[in-house]
Amino acid sequence: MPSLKSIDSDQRSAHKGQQTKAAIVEAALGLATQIGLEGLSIGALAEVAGMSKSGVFAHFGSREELQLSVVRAYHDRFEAEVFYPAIEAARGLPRLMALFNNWTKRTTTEIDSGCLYISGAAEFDDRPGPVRDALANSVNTWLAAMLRAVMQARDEGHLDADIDAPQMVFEIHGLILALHYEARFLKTLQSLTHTAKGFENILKRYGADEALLKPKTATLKSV
Amino acid sequence: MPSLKSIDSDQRSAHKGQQTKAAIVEAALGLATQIGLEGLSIGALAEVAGMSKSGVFAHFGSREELQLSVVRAYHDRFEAEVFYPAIEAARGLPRLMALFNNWTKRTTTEIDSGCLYISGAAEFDDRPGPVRDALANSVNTWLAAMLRAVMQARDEGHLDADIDAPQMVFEIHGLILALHYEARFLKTLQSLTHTAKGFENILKRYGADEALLKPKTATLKSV
DNA sequence: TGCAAAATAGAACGATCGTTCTTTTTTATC
DNA sequence: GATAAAAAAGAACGATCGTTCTATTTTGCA
Repeated sequence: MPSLKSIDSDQRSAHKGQQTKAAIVEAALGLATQIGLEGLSIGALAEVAGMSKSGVFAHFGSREELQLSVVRAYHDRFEAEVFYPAIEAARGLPRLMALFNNWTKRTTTEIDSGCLYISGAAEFDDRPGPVRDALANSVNTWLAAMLRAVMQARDEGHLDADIDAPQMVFEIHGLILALHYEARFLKTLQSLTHTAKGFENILKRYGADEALLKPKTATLKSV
Repeated sequence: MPSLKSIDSDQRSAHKGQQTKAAIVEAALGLATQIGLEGLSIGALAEVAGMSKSGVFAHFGSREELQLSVVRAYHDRFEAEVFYPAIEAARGLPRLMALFNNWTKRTTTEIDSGCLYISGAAEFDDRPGPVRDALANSVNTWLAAMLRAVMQARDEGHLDADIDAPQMVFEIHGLILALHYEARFLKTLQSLTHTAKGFENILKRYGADEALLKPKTATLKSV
């Protein structure tokens, strides 16, 4: 019973193969965030997807291509969940705060599911190849976006004029990494509070407007 | 030609088995820091150690016991390299700075070799068992030592009296994690500078004595 | 120096891995 | 509805995994 093309769920007017491939990648993403990109096996994935090993394999041609698909999917999801919503916040400090809040929120969610950028970094530390490159590119893209946000906040006069922007991004990145590490691995309960307080400390140190710092919902649109 | 017992290299008056076991653990530590505890295979280890698979295996009885031995060895080394040398620095801010400097120094070295506490955390995130417990215990022990150092620095009047000590440790931990991540995975060159500057920022924010902050070599003994 | 014990080697096991090949089923189009 | 193409399944491969068993070598002590 072929319904109207337009109400296809994910892949508009796609052939069957592309639809199931999308479903497989979805399942693979779930597995990879839990047990890592290296732990992701085609056999286990096939079982989760309710398919045969060779059926899954045929969509990618190699395990590496499967891993790359997962990284790309994670990139897209991260962008959609963290980056784009924050762009609607006003340029400058509000947007920077929105980016950080979304990042924190996502990381908090990932306390259960795991973060591919962190587990992937540990796995592909010194394992050169396309997967490592894809991971590093994604992370660098994101960190560059954060850097831009910081510089814009500075240019808008929301932060001190003489700040070291990369330094600030580095410190913010550290907060997120500590949140993930202590909350997910050590199960430390105060991690989220520490992260929020840490960000507040950083903002103050870099001269954030006290006025703009207060409102909890800084994500209000105001082009 | 059995020499004097006292000059045995590692294991004093040990039987052959214990010596070779120590050598195997040494090799395993090298492998595990590079490719992770999960990537550590007995076959690869045997090849590195110049032994047979079963010969290596017999010393541990299971792969898990091998992993535990590696974690214990890493713990000891970390303690010897980071913790104990810093204890010789004067209680308070000097000791805290020494601890951080040693930690940074070790992490910098590990840009090539990898840090077991970080890769291990990613691997054993949600994989309960003795290996995870051993890792978490070691890390918690170390973070507790840092916390003690912070509180002592506060009590000595080197930091503000009303500081949130766990919060400060969290922020410091974040710096180390960011250093490892950005230097080892992203190959960012300024990471070490960012870490040092970040620590300076934290110290200032928590009210560190400007006087005690200057000297580069704060590790001078002074019971 | 001889001898029991400890240490190491060697071979083989079942399982799982990624991958290839062939066969069957399902899909899309005329 | 027939037909060619696309998708999925099934079986098998060589390799490696952790582990077990037995045989061989090496060690420490009388």
